[in-house]
Amino acid sequence: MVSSKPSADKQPLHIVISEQLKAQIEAGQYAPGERLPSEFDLGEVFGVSRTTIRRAIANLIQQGLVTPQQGKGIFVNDRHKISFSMANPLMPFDLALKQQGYTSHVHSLRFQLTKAPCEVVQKLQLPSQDSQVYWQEKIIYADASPIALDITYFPEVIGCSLADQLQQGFTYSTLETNGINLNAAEVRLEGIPATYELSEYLAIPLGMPLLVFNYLVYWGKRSPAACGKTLSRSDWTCYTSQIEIEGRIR
Amino acid sequence: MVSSKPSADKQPLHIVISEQLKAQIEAGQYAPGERLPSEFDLGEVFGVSRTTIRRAIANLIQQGLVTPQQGKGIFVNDRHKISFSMANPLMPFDLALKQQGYTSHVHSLRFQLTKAPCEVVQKLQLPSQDSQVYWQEKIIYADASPIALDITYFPEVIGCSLADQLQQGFTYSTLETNGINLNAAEVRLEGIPATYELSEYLAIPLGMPLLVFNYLVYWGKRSPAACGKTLSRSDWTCYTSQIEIEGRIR
DNA sequence: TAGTGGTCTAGACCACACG
DNA sequence: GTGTGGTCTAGACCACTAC
Repeated sequence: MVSSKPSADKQPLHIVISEQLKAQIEAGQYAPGERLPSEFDLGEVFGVSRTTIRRAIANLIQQGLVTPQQGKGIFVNDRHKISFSMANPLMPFDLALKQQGYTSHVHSLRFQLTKAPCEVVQKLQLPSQDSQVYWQEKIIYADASPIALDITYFPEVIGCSLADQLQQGFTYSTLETNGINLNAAEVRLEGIPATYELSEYLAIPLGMPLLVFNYLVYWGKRSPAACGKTLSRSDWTCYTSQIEIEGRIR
Repeated sequence: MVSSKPSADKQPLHIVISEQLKAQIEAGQYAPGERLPSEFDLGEVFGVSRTTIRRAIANLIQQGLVTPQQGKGIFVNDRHKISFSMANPLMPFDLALKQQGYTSHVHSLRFQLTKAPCEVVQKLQLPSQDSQVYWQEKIIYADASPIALDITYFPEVIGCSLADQLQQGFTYSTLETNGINLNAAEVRLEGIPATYELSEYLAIPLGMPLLVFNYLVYWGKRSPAACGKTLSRSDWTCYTSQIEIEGRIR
């Protein structure tokens, strides 16, 4: 039976149960990596049907607290957090990962010449609507976990001359080692829930929060070097910045 | 019956159905604000049980595409996006909202003197572990929608002297108009899924992505003026920044 | 083979909105 | 009252894991 606090009156059962399990997890009653009792057992403990238990578990999954593994059980998640600097937003991803004790590699999903989408035409200051750009999509791994999907568009000259290196390594590092010294950027950070497609790429449940780091980076005398976005698992990543303000805030 | 594409073989029914509905929504077949057919009707259309339809609908809710309203139906969401500048991260929230055509107000949930949590002691450079701080929690509205929960800690002197104004208005504006000119900040942006408690405050489903803007702001000669965090609905908000890099990126 | 989570069904009852 | 979504049940079958 559910231990019914007087205050838990109007809450649905699945919420009462998931909040109770959540409290137990946060109290360390179930340690990270540990297995929860099976759905059947939890059903008996709380005196509800398996469907209701599954609904409660779904709440925990959505909050990023546990991960189910078919045939094995439901496990409490570890906590990671890799921080990327926005004060220097062009800090190479691989360098930031290494500095924080992770091995890293990328898996290229796509690298091809294509007609530039219209917002890319504008951002990269391309001469015509029909201009071609290199379109790259790649998965970024920290240790063995996929933590981000990066989508980048390169001007044709850059993409063509660095094709091999860009497919195998990290974008910023490759550009820098080839004399393309990035010196400015416009960025935007937002959050989105994972679509089904993204959830497959990043091995997370549908709807899990992702951080979207939109970027447009320049080199030399304000020449666009690349634009795109990095969609990263928000349970693994964060962005930091220090700011000094000149004069008064308006 | 589900129209079974040959490629949709191994997908669960609820995914096939939610992806199909998603495509229809994105194609404009169901416009923003429009109502979807009832769960019962959708069940008949796709030839599945109501439970499976509800699972498919849950997928759409988690992706922020629709909102259910008890007794009325399931409605396609509108799209908003309010951007806040990180280049000037201390831009008053209310000013940013007004500039983008929204009316705004705050609802104070809590404003009280309390023993400072230990990370607040450190951030505000308080003299002792037992120091007191003002602890404020408030909801920020854009038009009539709650879009953010702000949690702020103030040093005792600031909180005490500005108690009335801080409870009624926006933090940064109040500080500025009282001669506390903010001139530096350390910030961190991350993303989290809404807990049950947060989902209640912000009127969103459990698990929806929130942007967490952690801040520590200074005034005068590096005196901490406040620290805390703003948890905002990621479907309504984003943060932008322009950056110039001196010298080479390391 | 036994135990686990994943999917799906059929049906019940409740709470809320609207006419 | 009728129709809507919200909750919950009991039970079936499948896929995967481990022994």
